Amino acid sequence: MLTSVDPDVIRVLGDPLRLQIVTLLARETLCTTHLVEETGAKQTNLSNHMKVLREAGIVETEPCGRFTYYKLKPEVLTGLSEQFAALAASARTAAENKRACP
Amino acid sequence: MLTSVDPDVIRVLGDPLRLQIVTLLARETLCTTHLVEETGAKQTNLSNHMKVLREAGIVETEPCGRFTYYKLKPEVLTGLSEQFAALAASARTAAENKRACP
DNA sequence: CTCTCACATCATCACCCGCTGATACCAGCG
DNA sequence: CGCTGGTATCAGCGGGTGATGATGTGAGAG
Repeated sequence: MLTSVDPDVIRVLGDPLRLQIVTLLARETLCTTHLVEETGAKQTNLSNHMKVLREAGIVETEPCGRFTYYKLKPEVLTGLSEQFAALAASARTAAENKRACP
Repeated sequence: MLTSVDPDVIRVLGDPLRLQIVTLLARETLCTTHLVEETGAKQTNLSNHMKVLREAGIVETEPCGRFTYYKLKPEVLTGLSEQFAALAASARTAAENKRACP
């Protein structure tokens, strides 16, 4: 299908807290404790969101002793970027493709 | 802040129906009747989503007699693409920036 | 071994949000 | 003018989802 963005990833990123998490993880690899400090959310809430992000394939987990580190999968973000770029390119030429009034 | 994606736009695009609308509008400029045919949703439902998309600055309206045409604003999609690209670039170098266990 | 800490899972609740039906509005056409 | 068709707005309902508390698990420290 032409220039269709994956709805699941977008929906997952649509949550403000999850987007904040992704933004934080784009800067450095962090574990749950750090994320609790940075976001101010409860640990159990964070764990829920991390599960969602994990199942969406946006982050990877890396156990380190008692801690669990999370890091982003850059290829997902790259894919999103390309899909939006394709949409934008298509949209630029779509202005003239005006379907006739029925 | 560094490489922060606009949460509002993402949240708006997080809805599957709205994402479908955006995908359709990326191909051609359409009016509400066309969107009703394409998506199968009710007219009032579509109108609600179009209002959301309009207020988020993602689409523009262009009245044409009794019809209302919607077209995408490509710069919004371009901005998204760039922001995700920046996030991805940052994420690629973030793997080594591992904050120490507390 | 036991205790503590980091993290995950489960169950529950409340609230937001998308869907729907009714209705109002506006533009063309007779 | 009134009538018809296209579109927007409004009120209300119901389900999905994010937040919270209690609890389970597993790894290290003592």
